[in-house]
Amino acid sequence: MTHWLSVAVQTPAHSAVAGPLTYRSELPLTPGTLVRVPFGKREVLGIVWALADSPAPGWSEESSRAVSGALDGVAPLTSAWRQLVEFSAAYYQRALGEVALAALPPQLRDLSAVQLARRLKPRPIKSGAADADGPAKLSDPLIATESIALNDQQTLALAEFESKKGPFLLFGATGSGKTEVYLHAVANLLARDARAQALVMVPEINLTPQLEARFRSRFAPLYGGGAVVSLHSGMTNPQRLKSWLAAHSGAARIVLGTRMAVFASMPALKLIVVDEEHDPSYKQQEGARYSARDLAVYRGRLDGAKVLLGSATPSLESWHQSRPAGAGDPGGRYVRLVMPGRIGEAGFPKVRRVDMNHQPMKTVFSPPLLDAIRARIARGEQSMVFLNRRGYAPVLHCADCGWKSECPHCSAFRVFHKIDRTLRCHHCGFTERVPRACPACGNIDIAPLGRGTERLEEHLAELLAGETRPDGTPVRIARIDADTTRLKGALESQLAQVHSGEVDVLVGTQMIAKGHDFRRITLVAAINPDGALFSSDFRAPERLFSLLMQSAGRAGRDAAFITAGASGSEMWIQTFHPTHPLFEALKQHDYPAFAARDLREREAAAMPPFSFQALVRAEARTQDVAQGFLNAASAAAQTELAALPGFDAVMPRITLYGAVPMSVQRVANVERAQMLVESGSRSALQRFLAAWHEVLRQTRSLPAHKGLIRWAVDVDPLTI
DNA sequence: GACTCACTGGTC
DNA sequence: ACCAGTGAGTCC
Repeated sequence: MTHWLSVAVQTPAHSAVAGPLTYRSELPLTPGTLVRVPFGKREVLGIVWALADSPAPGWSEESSRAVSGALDGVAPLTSAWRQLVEFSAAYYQRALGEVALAALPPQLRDLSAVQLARRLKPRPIKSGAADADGPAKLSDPLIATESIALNDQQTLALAEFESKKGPFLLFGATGSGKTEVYLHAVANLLARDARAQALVMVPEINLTPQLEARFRSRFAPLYGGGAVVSLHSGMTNPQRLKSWLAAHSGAARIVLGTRMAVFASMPALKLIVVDEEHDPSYKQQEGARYSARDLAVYRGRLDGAKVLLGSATPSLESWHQSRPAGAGDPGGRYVRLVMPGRIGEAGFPKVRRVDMNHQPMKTVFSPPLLDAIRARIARGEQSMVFLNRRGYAPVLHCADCGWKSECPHCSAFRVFHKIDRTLRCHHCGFTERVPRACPACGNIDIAPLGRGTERLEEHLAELLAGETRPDGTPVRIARIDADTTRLKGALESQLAQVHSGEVDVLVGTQMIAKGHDFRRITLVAAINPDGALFSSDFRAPERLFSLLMQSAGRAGRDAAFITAGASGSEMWIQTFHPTHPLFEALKQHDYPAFAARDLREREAAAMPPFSFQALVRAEARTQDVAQGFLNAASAAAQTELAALPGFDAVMPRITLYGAVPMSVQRVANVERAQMLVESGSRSALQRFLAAWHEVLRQTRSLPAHKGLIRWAVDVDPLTI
């Protein structure tokens, strides 16, 4: 008997085949089944999305093509998983098939049914080799099976978590023991329900190894080594497939991963933890631009899983959403759990502001900060200095003719990297040797302008030359940024050097402020954080506050390393605006004060979370074509959509701004423009975007916009 | 989005 | 003759 199946395959939303395609099948395959189908001249992976009654409109029984085969051995994806994908595709304005196929491990796309069957077979264990997946031995001294007893605030937070439905926002200071609460929540769930699975997400790949170690040591002894798996883009394709299959089959009880893990197939999902929920890394920045944190909350509802977001500096969206009810305000949808205190005796570091208005012109390290660093070197303590700019200098400049090291392909300067004497474009990757003389006028006196971490390290080495450690050996300075950690394993080995005390002063970008626990550091300094105070990006202060709080949290986590007679750990801020409220709030370690003030400003300016935004971006060879397309699509929206049923209520709630060049308007010789769409109503914005999609497609096909390379929508953008 | 194919201009 | 690069068209 012939059956008709609606199958999702990887096709983009702006093509003619945006939705699922209809295929013939001799077997009645259930929705969610993975299949291989002929697609043009290729055979591709597809997912049976629904049963259909007949061929697609305009297609006959003969012209339709038949499913090549099903990937039996892999259970069909659940209805909840398909609903999550469907929602994501609709909400973020992408094709269903694109989101669905991108959510699967890449290797699943390449393998034939036979190859997959081979992968699914349990492989023989090599004799002599350790069985990495078997239950760990309880006698293993490295494995601590006992869970750590919770303190009062952790116990209270966990009790409220267990007794309510959520979603929850766990607001806990750095060092308040959030991870231990996650571990207990997972342990309770797994003990209570023999099938239940938990998903734990972290923002960055760098943070997965230590998290995995912690979860593995706690849960492998109880549930076996295979019970904990990771999912992130740093894994090889075979590793990813293996983890994915373990999660999909239910064998893995705990999945740890980055944002992509939000789409992991977990048939018995009962708990989702999103650690550092404020982190911008949760927002995908290409393809389907989803927010894994927001999808986690939605997925919790679909799967009947509890959702626990955690942060010391929550996103203002989540903070606002967890506000308690007040006069005339029903309150937010999230339950706020608060853990204000820090574990241990160390306490919070003292925040010290240096008024740079009172320092000599062009001071990089103010004398009081230098003295404080010197004192720590003398005591054998570590300091950490960070600057949000890598390389030696952001620009090379000719004082004679005014030439600057512009990238020939982008509207940006190439950064001077002294170590290999190159000029590198951080946008397109274009790299050249540093010219001996000015390429424009031949002047040999070309000089670096501004400074990055590389130059900061060099400068600091000069300033601290001659300083000695307590044992009389010279001071040691190290740098950690994307340039020094390019090689695999480099970050780990550099962190290990810091941990073992081989480094006295650590220089780096914000990557050193995230997550890594430097127990011996008693001084953290932000060299030049002012840029974010008056940025055109309304989220810049939020990011700065979070970064500074996290950095402060790096200092003095272990009181044992604060030597006798020392003043305790300190966070130093060099600023021209020492009385800025952001720094006042930081000094008091008062996130709620910062959040209240920033939320008031956002509300007054009708910005998120009090309004909802989307961006349409367009790329073309010329700025005119890119902007022309956007403005034409905007005009068409006003005329065409207003006539749609129900849109008389939608259109007045939508604000369409004019097309503008993006902040870096040209990258790799492609001009980029964008247009902002805003609404006070999320559903109005959603309805508008869904309908506008077709208008954008039609506008694109007009001869006037022939030069357009591509366009895409970014819903809930992080930067505009 | 991934792929094919036709066409381009450059080089040996 | 042989390519890399590119733009247009196709995909139930």
